[in-house]
Amino acid sequence: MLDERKLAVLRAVVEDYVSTNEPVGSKALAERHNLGVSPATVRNDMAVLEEQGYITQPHTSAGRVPTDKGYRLFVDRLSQIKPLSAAERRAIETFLAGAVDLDDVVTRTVRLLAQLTRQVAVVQYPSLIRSAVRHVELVPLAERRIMLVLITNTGRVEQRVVDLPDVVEDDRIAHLRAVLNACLDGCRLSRVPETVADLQERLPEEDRPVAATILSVLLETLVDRHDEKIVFAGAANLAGDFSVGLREVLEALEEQVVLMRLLGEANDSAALTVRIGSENPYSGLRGTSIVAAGYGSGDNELARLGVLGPTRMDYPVTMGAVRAVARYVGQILAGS
Amino acid sequence: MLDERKLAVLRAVVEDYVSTNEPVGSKALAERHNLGVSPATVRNDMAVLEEQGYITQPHTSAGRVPTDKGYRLFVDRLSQIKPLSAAERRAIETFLAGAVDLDDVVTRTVRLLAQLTRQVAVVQYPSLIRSAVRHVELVPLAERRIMLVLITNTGRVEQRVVDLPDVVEDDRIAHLRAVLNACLDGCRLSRVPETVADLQERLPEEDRPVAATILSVLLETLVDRHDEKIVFAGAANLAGDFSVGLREVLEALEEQVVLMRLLGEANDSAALTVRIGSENPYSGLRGTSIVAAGYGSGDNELARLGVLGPTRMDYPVTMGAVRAVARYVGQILAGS
DNA sequence: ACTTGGCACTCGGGAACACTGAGTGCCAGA
DNA sequence: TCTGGCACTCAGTGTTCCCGAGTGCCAAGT
Repeated sequence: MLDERKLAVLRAVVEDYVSTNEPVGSKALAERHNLGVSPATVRNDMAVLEEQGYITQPHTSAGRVPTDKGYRLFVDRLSQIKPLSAAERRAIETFLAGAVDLDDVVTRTVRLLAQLTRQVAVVQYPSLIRSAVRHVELVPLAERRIMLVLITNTGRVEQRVVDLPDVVEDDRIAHLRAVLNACLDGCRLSRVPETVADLQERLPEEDRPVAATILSVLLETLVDRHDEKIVFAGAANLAGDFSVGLREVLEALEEQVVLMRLLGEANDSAALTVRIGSENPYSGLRGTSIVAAGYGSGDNELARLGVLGPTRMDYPVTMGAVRAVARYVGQILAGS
Repeated sequence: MLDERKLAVLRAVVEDYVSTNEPVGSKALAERHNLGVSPATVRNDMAVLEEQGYITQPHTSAGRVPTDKGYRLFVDRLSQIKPLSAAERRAIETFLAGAVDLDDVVTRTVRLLAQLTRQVAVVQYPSLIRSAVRHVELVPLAERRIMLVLITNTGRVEQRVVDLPDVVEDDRIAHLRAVLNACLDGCRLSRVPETVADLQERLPEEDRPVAATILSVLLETLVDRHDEKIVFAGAANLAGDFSVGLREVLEALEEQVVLMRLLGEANDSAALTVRIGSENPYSGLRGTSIVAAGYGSGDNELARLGVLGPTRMDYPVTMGAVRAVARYVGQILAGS
């Protein structure tokens, strides 16, 4: 149905359009990519490609522009992910290695990605639910008030102030802390609810009300944060590009929920996901594409990151950058 | 030099221009604001105001537009801060009261402010340096690695991983923690360096190397974070307004350092600060104004927050919103 | 001395218009 | 199946023209 040359034409159209941002005509195309055929032939091929919905013309007597379907084919079959240069890799590595805590890792990552791709970068904080408890801390603040601090093996720290039903002496708190840690240390967060239920029963009668309060806050913390935190950077890269509805995109970026879905709803693997234009779930983003990947330490995916840009983006380069950054972040998180 | 009526004309020009976004002419002005004089008179006054630099015309045969100097006079002498409605106040209060931790307070605040003013809101995290230590926690992670967690009375939590020079048993860590807390609890962060120096000398010989490592990280944490974290929201409100250089503004917003200076370099009081157009220190923001205020729990200012919008903004309303939000955030922080 | 109506002047912006040129579709010939 | 040739289309640009909002200035009125 689409012979080799027609695919080459499509590839050429995409590449030229991406680099010039102008509809590409048969003549220019035949010249720049030495296809070995005349413009007239290219025109015929283009007519076919248009009929099949891979390209379109903004108006009669203009060049052709790829459609979402055209980009899709390009990404799936006509292009190869372009690896970063050695220099870029080194720069990434040293930049990320300088991070002092989780917040810093995420902030640096999102900026890095934005700068690297010259687009909007989006990074989700590592999910709590897939990580494990490293430590639980109870800090007395006042007679009937303590602070609960939860530290995970991904370096994340959650804190909550807890108002207690009774006055509790410090050493009972200390004891409770010891018990909690004995039970929960190393426990996968997804398993915490069961473990906690067990624990509850094994406590002495007198400690139960206090423990119940604390534990309910602990559980709440886990559930609450199921809607994960997401940050973005590089919005300035959108300015000056009128092919996207700027206002709508900015609005979407500030909606955690939308962003969440964009990155891919807990996708199967850590593989690269590309959503092109109308393929993505939010109508305000009809003119934009998202390239995302999962990242994690070791084999389990912790969260996702990606970039968002006009559908007319350089997919091979962008995909290369996203993949590379995802890998490095994974390494950094594993090492800390 | 400027009689009463000329001031009234200036006020009218500002108000009309803000609400219509179009240069305002003498006729329309004389009609809408019942000044009791004819357009011709208004013209004369306008000519004077223009000569003095308070207003200007984009081109001959167009109406007048306020200059930065004109807005300045308007803000200083011709307008009153407009308080929020009771309904708005209540909405703010309940919205902010729902926050669960410091992060949440800040996030909610910045969104609230953006929505309230329909502009870009900017909020600085409460400064570490003016708060006090509530608790220091040392959590063993591995044989030669611990996590240092610092909790302040403003609810902020800082954490750092520390690599130790020696293997240290858990109970020596526990002891160190106890000593640290005894010394530092309630200590103003600005005093921590001295206190730590003292402490160092009173420790048993054997603990010194380990303690030194930990304490140096602790100090570093305080210093490092002297460049404070700042977040913004509502960038979408900028879209569609071409009077500001969108790209430049977005770039400025992503530069912590620039934002920092915009909010006012540790200004004297918690009073409202207004920076109009070219008054502000960054050339990319020539078309924008910043309304900022300090906020804090009790009497000491912890940090600043504000909004950024086109110079052509509704100053009375914006100032009212910023002032109100600053107050409420202060209250919330004091209460938690 | 200030205010007012009148009047000539300026100039941005919109409508009408023609022109140019890139790009197309189609056809006949190789 | 490819190619050159040719007529056609139409977005974008430049030109011209005109309208009207708004101004500045002046002379007359209070």
